[in-house]
Amino acid sequence: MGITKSEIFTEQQNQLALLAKTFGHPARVAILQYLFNINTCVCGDLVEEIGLAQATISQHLKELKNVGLIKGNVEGTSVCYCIDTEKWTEMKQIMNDFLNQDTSKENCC
Amino acid sequence: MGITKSEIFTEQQNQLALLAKTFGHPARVAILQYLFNINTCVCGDLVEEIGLAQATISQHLKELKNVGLIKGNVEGTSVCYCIDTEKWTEMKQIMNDFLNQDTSKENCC
DNA sequence: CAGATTAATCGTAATATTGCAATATAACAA
DNA sequence: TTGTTATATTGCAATATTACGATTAATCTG
Repeated sequence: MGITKSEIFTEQQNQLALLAKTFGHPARVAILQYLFNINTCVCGDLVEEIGLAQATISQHLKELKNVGLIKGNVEGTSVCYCIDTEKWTEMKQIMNDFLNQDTSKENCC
Repeated sequence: MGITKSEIFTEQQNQLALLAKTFGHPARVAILQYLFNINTCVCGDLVEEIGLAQATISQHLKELKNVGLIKGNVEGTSVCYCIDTEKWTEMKQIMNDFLNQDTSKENCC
């Protein structure tokens, strides 16, 4: 099918999965890391920096924008992208709640 | 294409993406949460707990096992699954390194 | 105005993912 | 052994994702 049965899961589970899926591609990881490392905001040097076609990068940027992790500012012919720090913090909270589950319990295996 | 160009990314980026992708489906999130909440280990009640077919659950469990986040112990006819706490801690470190990037820098947007 | 530059969108191809029914396998119980 | 139970695997069908060339839209430059 390829279609996820979102109805049977909680809103929280779906949201977490959606955020995680965003990091589930190395190109998007690379884009985010680049945006963090570069002080000034970035436009299309991402195409050079990462080795993917312009259309592909644009698509990944769109996905990142869709979940709200980055913002884009039009500046003349180019677009200036940067991390949405507020959203990033919010996302971090959600991820941490999941990651920091108690691992101290007794296990059978 | 549907194929990811892993060659052009660092090992670290690929590894992070792979781990994140594992959380990128609500069923796998639900399975992990269930394994954390239940004190004793779990076999096939996951099929009842989550509302997916047995074959589908089995597939998701396989993926979780592949990345090493869970272990399975055969106990008679049933299999006892549980979190691999060591691997979980290792994964948490990788995720945190990524999530805790410095958001205090000046942004243009 | 006519290029030139930059990024988004469209269309398409190839591959991946999700889900399930059906079947296979393995271990127990009688 | 035969039947039962629990899980894995196989083989699809439907949809999603990734990637790119070509085109479009928008803005700048001369």
